[in-house]
Amino acid sequence: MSKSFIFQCPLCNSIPDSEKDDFLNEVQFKVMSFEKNDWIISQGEEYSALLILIEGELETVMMDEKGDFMHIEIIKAPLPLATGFLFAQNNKSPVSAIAKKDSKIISIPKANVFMLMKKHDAFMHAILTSISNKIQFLSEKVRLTSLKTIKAKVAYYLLKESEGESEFQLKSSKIEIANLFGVSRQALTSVMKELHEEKIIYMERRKIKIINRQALKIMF
Amino acid sequence: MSKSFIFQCPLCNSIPDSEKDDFLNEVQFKVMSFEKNDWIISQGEEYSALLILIEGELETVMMDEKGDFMHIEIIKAPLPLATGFLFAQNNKSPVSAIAKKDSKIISIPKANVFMLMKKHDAFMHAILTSISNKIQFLSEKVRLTSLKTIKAKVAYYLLKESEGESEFQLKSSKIEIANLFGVSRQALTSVMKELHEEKIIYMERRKIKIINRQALKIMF
DNA sequence: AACAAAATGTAATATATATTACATTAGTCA
DNA sequence: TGACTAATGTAATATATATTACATTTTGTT
Repeated sequence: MSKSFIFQCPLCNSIPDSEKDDFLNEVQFKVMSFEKNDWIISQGEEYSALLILIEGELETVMMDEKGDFMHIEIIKAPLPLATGFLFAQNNKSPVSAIAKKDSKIISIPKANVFMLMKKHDAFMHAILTSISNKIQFLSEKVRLTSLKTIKAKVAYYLLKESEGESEFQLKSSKIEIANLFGVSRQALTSVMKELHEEKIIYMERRKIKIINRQALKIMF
Repeated sequence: MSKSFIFQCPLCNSIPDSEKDDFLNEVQFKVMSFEKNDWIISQGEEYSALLILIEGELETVMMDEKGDFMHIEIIKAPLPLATGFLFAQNNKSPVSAIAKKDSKIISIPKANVFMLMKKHDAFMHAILTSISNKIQFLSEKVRLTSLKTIKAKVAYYLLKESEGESEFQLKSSKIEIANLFGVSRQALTSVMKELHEEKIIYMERRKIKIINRQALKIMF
C-alpha cells in the first residue's frame, strides 16, 4: 500500500527524507471524498481529527440562527482545515465548510497528531505555523469588521487587493465584497462611485485604477 | 537562585513533578516589570518571545490609523499573551497591549519554547490549547461583529453572559460593552431600555434579569 | 463627609446605511 | 443569433445608529 502521497500535503511536505519512513509507519489516516455542495464540516459539531484538504476547494461560512450566512474564506487544496479548534478545550467548529468542487480530505486522529508532532520537528513547526496563520487571518477579519464606515472598509480592501499595483481587477464580485463587509451591495456601489467621482479611484465594473493612493490611506 | 516560581504560570503548572528539575535547567527567561499605562506590546512590531503575564492586568486594543482604539480583551494574570502570532510567518503583533495595573511579565525566547515543547508533553499541550483558545476567542469576536443590529448583539451577549441564569450582573460597564460591539454607548443603552420596556429583560444599571429568554434567542 | 471622576440615563438632531424598485450591461448557453 | 441569468448601476424613501448635549447616580479618594 502506498500512503506516500501524504507527503504532498502542506503539513507533511517539509518532513526530511530521513524521517519519511518512520513517519509513514506511524501516521494513521483515512481519506474521505466529498462531492460539490456536500457539507464537510457543520458549525457547532465536535471534531477531534486533523483534516487536510488535498484535492478540490471549499468555502467556510458562519451562520446565524436566522440562517443568514457570513462568508469567511475560500480554501483551495492543498491546505489543512480545522487546525484552529482541534486543540481547544471546546472543539466544536465555529464554522461550516461546504465543498465548492469535488474534494478529497485526509483525516488524522488527534492523538496521532500529538505523537507525530513530538517525533517530527518539521511537522510540529508546520502545525504551529498553520494555527498561527489562522490567528492572523482572523485578526485581519476582526480588523476589517472593526472599521466602522463602508468608505474605510473599501479603502482598506482596495489597498490590500491592489498589492501595490495602480491598476488591477477585483477578484470578487461586488455582491461578494458587500457580503464580506456585511453591508448592502447598493451602499457599497454608491461609496465606490463616490470615490470615483472624487477622482481617488477610477472604476469600471471590476476594473480598478488607484489614482490617489494617499487619500485612500488616510480613510481608515 | 530560585526560578521555581515559573511553575505558577498557567503554561507551566501542569508539568509533572518528575520533569520539573529538567524543565528548570532548560528554561531561559527574563522577567520584565511594567507600570500602569505602560505599553507592553505595540501593534505592528515584531516579537519572537513567548510572554506570560504573571502579575497585574493589561488591555489589548487594535488601533486604526486615525488613532481610534478598538478594545479587544482584558487579560488578567496569570495568563500567556502573544501566543497567537509567535509561531506565525509574520510575527508582527496585530494588537497593542497596555498595562492597566503594575504588571510583571516573563519572556521566554522562541527557540527555547520549541525545545521545551519537544521535551515536555504537558507544556506542548498547554501551548496548543492556549493558541487554540485564542482562535475560538477571535471566532467569537467575528461572530459578534457579524451580527448587524445592536439588538442582535445585545441578545447574543446577554444570553452568553447569563450562563443560563435568569438573574446576573454585567461583568463590564456599558461603555466597555459598547466598545466591544463597536457602537455608541447611548445607542446601546437605548436598545437595552427598549428590551426592558418590552418586558423581555429587566434592567437596573448592571443588574439584569432575563424575563423572556425565548424572545432573545430569536433576535439573532 | 466631601469632593472629583466615572458610569449611566435621556433627548434632539444629523448622518450613514438598508430597503425597495427598476434599468442597464455582461456573460452563458441553446 | 437570441434568450435567459447574473452582475451592476441608479434613485427615493425608510430606518438604525451616531453625535451632541446635559442631568443624574455611583464609585473612589482624600
